[in-house]
Amino acid sequence: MQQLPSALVWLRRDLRLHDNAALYAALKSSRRVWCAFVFDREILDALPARRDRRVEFIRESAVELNDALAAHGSRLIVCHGRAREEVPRLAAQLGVAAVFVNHDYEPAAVARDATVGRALAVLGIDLRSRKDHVIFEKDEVLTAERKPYAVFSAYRDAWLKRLVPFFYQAYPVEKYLAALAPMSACALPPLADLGFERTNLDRIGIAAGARGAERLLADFLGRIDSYRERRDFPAVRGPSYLSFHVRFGTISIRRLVALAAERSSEGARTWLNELIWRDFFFMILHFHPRVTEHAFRPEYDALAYRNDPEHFAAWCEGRTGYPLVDAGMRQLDAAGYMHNRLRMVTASFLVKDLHVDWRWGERHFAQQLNDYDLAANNGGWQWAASTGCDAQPYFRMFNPVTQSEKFDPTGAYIRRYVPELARVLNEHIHAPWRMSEGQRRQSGIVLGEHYPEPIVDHAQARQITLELYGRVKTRA
DNA sequence: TGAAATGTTGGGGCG
DNA sequence: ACGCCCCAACATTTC
Repeated sequence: MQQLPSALVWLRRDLRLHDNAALYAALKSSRRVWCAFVFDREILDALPARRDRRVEFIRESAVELNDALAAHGSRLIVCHGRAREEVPRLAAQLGVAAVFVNHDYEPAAVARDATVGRALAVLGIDLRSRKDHVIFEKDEVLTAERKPYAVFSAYRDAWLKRLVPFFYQAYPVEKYLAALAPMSACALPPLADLGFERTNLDRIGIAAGARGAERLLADFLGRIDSYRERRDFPAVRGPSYLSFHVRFGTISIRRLVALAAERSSEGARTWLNELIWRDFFFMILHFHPRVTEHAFRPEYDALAYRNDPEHFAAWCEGRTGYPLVDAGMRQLDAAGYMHNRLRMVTASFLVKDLHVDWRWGERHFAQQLNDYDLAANNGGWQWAASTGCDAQPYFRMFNPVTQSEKFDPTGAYIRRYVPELARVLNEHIHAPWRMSEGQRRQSGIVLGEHYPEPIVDHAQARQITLELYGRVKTRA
């Protein structure tokens, strides 16, 4: 590799030193390497509120990164401004020969990186991008006809067939840290300077940074073999809870895939499958950036949604009268997280019971989810709305009561997030409106006062959905 | 990574 | 004893 005098690593959603592709490439090819992070006003200004767990998480992870770099005599350079301007400015100021980044597949990020690349080129500086966020990207897994897959299971088989340890080998960044540029202490902007306030991050037990990720991973490794049996029950500690960290790269995807692939249990296999879904949706977004605005299956852009703002507000605020749905939405509000089973149930409910455009729900999740990721969120919503790639058939509809009985049989999850139903018996907690007058008195519930009546009748809503989607289908 | 509607079967109550 | 009916339980089809 051609030796460069110096380079800058621009960290974005890869807030770690360990097994970081761009950092590794920079360290290996350059004599002096700086690391920087930009709090990008273009992104911050688009956030819905001045309290945002993600901003706080990023800042705390940056503090940890700064400490880790300090241990090697360097520091994290933290800028605050428009990334399009800050990065070229910083690169010029440092006089580096190249800027290293990891590929970001979101259309807006692709456009931003192209702008930065052009600005750098004018300065005679190279922008070099590496694959880091996924195992196989873009066109690395294609059908026999060299076309992108449109069906997940076929994609997964091809993905697994390609997978050899080479693809999840960690980049040995640690061996090359001597190339980090010496730096003296520099201040990280406080949250307030970024225009944000503290959130409940630590109160809900979320630890940022690589150390936070390691703690979750260690805990999950004790449970991974039973992931398959436990993952569907929101009251049970089944999932890894690593999504926040995966989103911001405080842990590397290769690390996780290595752990899953080299374990033979059904639990590990099932979990690996989820990681493959992630690659799948990044791939879809790469080939079909229009999905950010449109249904993957264009004919479904014609769906005549009802889009009742009252219904949408009730859904957002967890007062639909369907306890499991409300519990999910309130967990989202309280913690910025929702169990995956609930993401499917609440998404299905918004689209197929309330007949609200999936994009409304997608936007709400984007604003609320700590682990929000455009590719996965869009893919998940289009799957649930039956408008997507390899989506569930539109007549496959969740019954919010049946789902509740199956996956929260004792109502433990419901009671945690919908405390007004705490005293309702197990047999009624999934559908409290079916209680008799006496039973309502006994559980201290007046429907419509303490807890809402169901805002729609599921059986009726189901018929409407069949009619709504059927209309599209016959036209196509 | 559903659920509802419809069809089939077989055991038991009962005339 | 026998056939009829009811209806769970399970299977299949349909949305």
